[in-house]
Amino acid sequence: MDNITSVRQLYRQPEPYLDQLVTVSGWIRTLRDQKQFGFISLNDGTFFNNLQIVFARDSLANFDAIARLGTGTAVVATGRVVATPGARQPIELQATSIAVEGECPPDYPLQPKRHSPEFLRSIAHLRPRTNLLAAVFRIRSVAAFAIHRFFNERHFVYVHTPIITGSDAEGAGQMFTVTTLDVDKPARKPDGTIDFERDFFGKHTNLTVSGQLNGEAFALAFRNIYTFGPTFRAENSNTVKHAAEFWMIEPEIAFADLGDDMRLAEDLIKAIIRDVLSECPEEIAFCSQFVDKGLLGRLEQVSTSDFGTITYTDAVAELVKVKDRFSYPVSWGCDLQTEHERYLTEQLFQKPVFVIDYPKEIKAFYMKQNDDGRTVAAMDCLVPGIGEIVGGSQREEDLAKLLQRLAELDMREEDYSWYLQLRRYGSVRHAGFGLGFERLIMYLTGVANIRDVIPFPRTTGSADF
RNA sequence: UCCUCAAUAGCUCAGCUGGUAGAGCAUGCGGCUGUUAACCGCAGGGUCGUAGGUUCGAGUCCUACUUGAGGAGCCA
Repeated sequence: MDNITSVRQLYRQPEPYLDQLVTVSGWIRTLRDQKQFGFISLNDGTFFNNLQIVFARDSLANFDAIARLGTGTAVVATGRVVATPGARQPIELQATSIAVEGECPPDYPLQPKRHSPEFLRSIAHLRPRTNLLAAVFRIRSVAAFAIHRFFNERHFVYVHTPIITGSDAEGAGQMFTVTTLDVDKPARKPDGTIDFERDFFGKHTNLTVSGQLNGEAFALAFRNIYTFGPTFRAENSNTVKHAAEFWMIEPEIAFADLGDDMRLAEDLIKAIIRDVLSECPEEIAFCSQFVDKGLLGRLEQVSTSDFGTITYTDAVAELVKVKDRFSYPVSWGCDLQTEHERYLTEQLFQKPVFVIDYPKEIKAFYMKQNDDGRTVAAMDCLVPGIGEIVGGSQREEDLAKLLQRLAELDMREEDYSWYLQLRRYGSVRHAGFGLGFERLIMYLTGVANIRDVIPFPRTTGSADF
């Protein structure tokens, strides 16, 4: 492979290659032939744009064989790199030899035309060869690396929290059971219930719905940590922004309050956007042209402007002013509906906005109780087009208050014994949030359906490929 | 889980108040000295999602089911 030149190199730094012989390898996206010459648009996987290969009858022995090739064929081509100023592409390769490495028969499903996202989902193994999915998945990769770089530069410790969890009381929706019991004839107790003591782990276990509680343990040792891994929800939800398997980023910071948490979330999102804009200009340009016309302008604006902040109480007051435009009523104490969130971020602020200090009744038990006795130090970051992209809070570090909250919610203390110990031994104020990685990718690309930003999506009733 | 809509050629779709199917692209063949989702000509390709029902006759109307999509709830 040493003698293969990548299309990325040719586009990014063409000068050393001009008028030189190089060899490239890739897949034919389109082939157009005429009597004496033809053109191949070659994608080699390293770069979004295709390399145009020109081949002529008088300089290519196998001209007729090459001219018959179809979309999808894998070829290795050698030729001279030529600058083509004024043409639609800056350079092209004038081939001296083209060899077929892998044939592609005429029933190849991908055509040089626009396919529906539904059809492409049915051929998830081939769809990364399309412009849209190629853009989405390179952006996904670059964004993931940007996240690691952001935290690494700030000396956060990257923690691998468990995928299989023994606590079935995290309270974030339906969970998938993990078991080696015979599902036809599971071991049962005398009372007829399933005997999980005879299961692999000696207890009932699930796939994780959040790494947060484990993350808190590490934050109280390393101060600043983050997790970045898969998460599973068995909710039977069928929407454009829910999947059964998705990835989540969960930082946790110690000696920090809600304001520190919000600044971290804002800095993180801006850093990701900056990295993607600078490393994936071709992909963003494509998405901005074919997926969402306003994408590029919005990303540039968000990466340079400050996010808004509004308390839940003030937000409800604003929503009540325009309540006639909503189909769900608004009042203090209710959870904000999607339409409410979108009004706040798209109409009122017209940029990302943090909504903070929610009523404690609609938020999780571990959130820091504010002095007013009725709200908690929680924050949701809402972005135009998507809605909630980040949800976080300062955590309750006071053992007595946490115990009291568990009792109010009728939760069992013994299920949280190790978590409660974190408050007994050197407890400090701390905070964190969860960032849904797929929703971030949707925001970065303008793609409307979560199934099109996950390579092989798992959703209700669908786990193909 | 609830509500709504859809299913016709490999893909994207048209097919009116019921009278047994069309286009573009793709594919195959031919043409074209610079194309770029190329263009021009010809050709092949469909038991209209499945199962029932109404009718002389169903792609079209009715029922059920399957699959997909959109919205809601839940959330990331």
